[in-house]
Amino acid sequence: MSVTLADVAARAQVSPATVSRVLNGNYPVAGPTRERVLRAVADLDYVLNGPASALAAATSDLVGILVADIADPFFGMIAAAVQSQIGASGGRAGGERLAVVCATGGAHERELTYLTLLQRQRAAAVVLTGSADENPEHTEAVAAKVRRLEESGTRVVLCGRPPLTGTESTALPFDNRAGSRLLAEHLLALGHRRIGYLAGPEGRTTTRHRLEGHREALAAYGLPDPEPLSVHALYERGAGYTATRELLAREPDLTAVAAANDSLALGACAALRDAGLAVPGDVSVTGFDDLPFSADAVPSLTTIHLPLTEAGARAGRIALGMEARPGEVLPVEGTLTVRDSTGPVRERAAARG
Amino acid sequence: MSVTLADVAARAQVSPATVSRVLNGNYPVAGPTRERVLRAVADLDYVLNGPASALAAATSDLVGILVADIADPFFGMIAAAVQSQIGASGGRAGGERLAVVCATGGAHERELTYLTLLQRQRAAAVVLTGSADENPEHTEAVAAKVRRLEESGTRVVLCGRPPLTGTESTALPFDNRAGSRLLAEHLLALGHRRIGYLAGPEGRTTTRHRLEGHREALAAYGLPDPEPLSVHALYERGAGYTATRELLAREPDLTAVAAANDSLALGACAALRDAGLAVPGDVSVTGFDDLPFSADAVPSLTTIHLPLTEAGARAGRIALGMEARPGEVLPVEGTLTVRDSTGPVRERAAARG
DNA sequence: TTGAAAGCGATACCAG
DNA sequence: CTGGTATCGCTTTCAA
Repeated sequence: MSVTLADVAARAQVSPATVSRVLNGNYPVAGPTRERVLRAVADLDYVLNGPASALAAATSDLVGILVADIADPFFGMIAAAVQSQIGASGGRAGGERLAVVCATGGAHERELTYLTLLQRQRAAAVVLTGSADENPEHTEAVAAKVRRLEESGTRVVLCGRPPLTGTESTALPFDNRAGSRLLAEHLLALGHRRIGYLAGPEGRTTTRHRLEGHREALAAYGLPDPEPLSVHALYERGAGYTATRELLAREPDLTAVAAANDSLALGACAALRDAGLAVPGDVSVTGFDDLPFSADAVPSLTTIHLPLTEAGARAGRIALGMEARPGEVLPVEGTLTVRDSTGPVRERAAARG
Repeated sequence: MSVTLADVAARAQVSPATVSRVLNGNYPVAGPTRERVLRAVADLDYVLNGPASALAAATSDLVGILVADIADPFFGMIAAAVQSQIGASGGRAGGERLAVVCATGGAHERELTYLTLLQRQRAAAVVLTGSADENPEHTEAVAAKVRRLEESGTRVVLCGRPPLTGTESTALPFDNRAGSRLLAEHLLALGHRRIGYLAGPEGRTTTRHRLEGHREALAAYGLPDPEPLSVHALYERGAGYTATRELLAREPDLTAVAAANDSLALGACAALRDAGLAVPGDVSVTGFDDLPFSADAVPSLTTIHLPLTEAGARAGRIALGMEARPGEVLPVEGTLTVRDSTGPVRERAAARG
C-alpha cells in the first residue's frame, strides 16, 4: 500500500512517535533528529493519513462553511475570506485547514443535514453565514445541533447571522435594519415617494430586518406603510425580475425600486429594461450588498457597504480560536456608500417619451 | 465521550458488524434486525465517526473542487453544479458526500498544495476547474500529483481544462478557441475593425486559446495581427478596468472591446463609463462566459454560452464514478448566444459630442 | 528528548 | 444473514 508513518520512522531510524512529533511540531524534538525525519519524509514522498490522525486526535483539519448559494458572490466573498484565514497558517501537522463549503439553498433541512455531516467529520469549526430561518422550531433544532457540535469540540461562528442563544457560538451580525433604513432615506431625500420594495423570502431574519428598516424610514417621512409596494421574492436575480414586473403591473407610477439584496436589484434592472424603462433616471434602483459587479449593472447605485471580506476574515480567525470568547456577539456595522447619484426624480411619462 | 457504534450495537443487541452493515447498506440485513438497529441509532442520536470509517475503509466521503476564485460566479456555478450531484445521493453510509472547495487564486503552487491536502484526506475524487498553467514543468508536476492521487484511489476530473496526458483523469474541456473566434466574428460582422482585446493572464491555457481564436477571426477578415490592441490582465474586474484605461490611452480610436471573460468585461464597462464613453453604442463590449448578471451590466452583450452548470453536473457524476471511462475526453461545446445587438458602429466623436 | 504501547472507532474478512 | 476480530495509521500518555 502507500507509505506510512512507520515507514518514515524506520528510514529515519526513530520511533513512530518521534515522526508524529516532528510532523505536528507540538513537542520538542532535537535538531538533528528532526532533520533526519524530514529528510525521510521527503525521500519517501510521505503524506500524512488525515483520517487516521483525525481519529487518533479526535479532531480534523476541516472547517465547514454553510452558505445558501455558492454561485452568489455575496457568499463567495465571505467564503473566500474565511478560507484566506484558515488556509493561511496553523492547523495540525504544520498543515493548512481545508474549507468544506456547503450550499443549503436556504433550505433549513439541508442546513441540519450538513451540520450532521460536519459533525460526522469531526470538523474543527463551522461557520454559518447569511440569514437564518425564523421559525422557532427550526431555530431550536439548529441551536440543539450547534450545542452538540460544541460538545464534541467544534467551534461555531455565525457570520452575518443573529446570535443563537443557549450556545457558545460567536456571532458577527450585520446591522441590516439600519442599512436598509439608510438606503430608503437616501431615496426619500432625493424626492422619491413611490418606492417599490423587493423584500427577500419570507421567514428569514434578513428579510424581516431589512423590511423593518425600510418601513421605519418611510414612517419617519410620514408616508403610509409600504406594504402594497412590497413584494417578497427569493434572493435570486430571476426572482427579482419576476417580482419587479409584477410590481410595475400593479403600481405603474413607481419612481424607484429598492431591493433587499444585489441579486434582486440586478433582476430589477433587467425587468425595467424589458419594460422599456431606462435604468438610470427613469426609475432608480438600489441594491443592498454592494457587490463588486453591481455598480456596473446599476450605474446609479446606492448600496449599503457590508464589509463581507472583513467579516469573513474575522469569522475565519475566530474559527481557528484566535479571537473572541465563547458566546460573544461582535456586530459588524454597515456603512452607507453612495456609489453614484441616483439623480433627481423624473416624471416617468416624460422620460419615456 | 460520545456515542460509538459499539454502544448502538449493545442497545440493539447485535454485533458492531451488523450496525455497520445497516448504516452502510451494502450488505443484506434482515428487516427486523435492521429496524432494531435504526431505532437504537435514533434513540442514542448516534452520528458515525467519519475519520474512523475513512481509516478503516481507506477512502473518505470528501470530494475536492479546485477553483481559482470562489467569489467569481464562473467557478461558483461550476462548484454548485458539482455539489448538486455529489450531495444528491450515493456515498458511503447512506450519506452524502461533502465538497471541499479550494481557492488557488490561479497560483500553481497552491494547486499542488491543495492536491496534497486532498490526498491526505483520502478524498474520493478531485475536480480541477478552469485554466491550467502552461509551464511544462508545472504541468508535469500536476500530472505527477494526479497520478499519485489516482494510485491511492482518488478519481480525478478536469472541468473546463485540457486533458492531462499520462493520467487516468477524465477531461471535460471547453472549446475556447472556437468560442472566441465566434465572438470576434460577431463584432467584425457588425463592421468593427479596431477591436481592443482584453486577454487573460499570460501562460494560462484559456488565455492562449481564446487569444488564438480572436486572431484567427481577424486574420480571416484580412486584418493585421491584433497584438498592439491586446492587453493581458488577470481574470478580475479591477484588472479589466485598468487594462481598458491603458488600451484607450494607447489606442483612442477603438470602436469595440472584446474581453476574454466576463469579469474583464465588467471592468471594461466601468472604465468606458469613467472615460466618458457610453456603453452601448459608443464602444461595444463583449464578454465570454455568459454569467447571469453580465447581461445586466453589459446591455448590448454578445457572449459565448458556456454550459457551466451542465459541465459541473457531469463532472460531479463522473467524480462519483457514474460515467466515463478512465482517461476519456468529453469536450463541452460552447454555443454562441447573441444576448442583444451590439448595434452599428458609430463614430466615437459623434457619439461623444 | 525519545521509545513503547495502548487506544481511537469503524470496516470487512472469515466463520458459522 | 449474523458474529467475532484483526486491522487501518496515527496520537499520546507513561517511562526511561
